[in-house]
Amino acid sequence: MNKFYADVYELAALIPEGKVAAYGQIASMLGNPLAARQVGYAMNAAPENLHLPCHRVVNKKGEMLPGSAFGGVEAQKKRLKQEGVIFHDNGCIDMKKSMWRPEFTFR
DNA sequence: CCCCTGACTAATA
DNA sequence: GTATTAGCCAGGG
Repeated sequence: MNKFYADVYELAALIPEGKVAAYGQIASMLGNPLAARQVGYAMNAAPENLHLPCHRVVNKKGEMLPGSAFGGVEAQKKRLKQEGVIFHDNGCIDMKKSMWRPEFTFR
């Protein structure tokens, strides 16, 4: 497993409930603000044995991956909302309040 | 070994 | 405001 994937998985596993992280955000933490694509790709390839909260990792729009979200986008939203994530009326996550910002992380 | 594709983002027109 | 382009890394053909 390459370091990139390892970092992505490790970081993703640290996402607390009620918070969400953007691909670009994670990528920035890894030192590659432009590698958001690979972060998503890593998530896609993420083994389920790691139990990564990939449903808490969303794009900048604040939505889960359309077409790739488990069970459907709305189901995901409902689940996240249940965990404490704030949503806008338009259905997008309130990144301003629900974005994961760990102080112990760099960025 | 080379080329294409892929859960994205930010900048520019 | 939306549409287009470039950049990242890894895996598959």
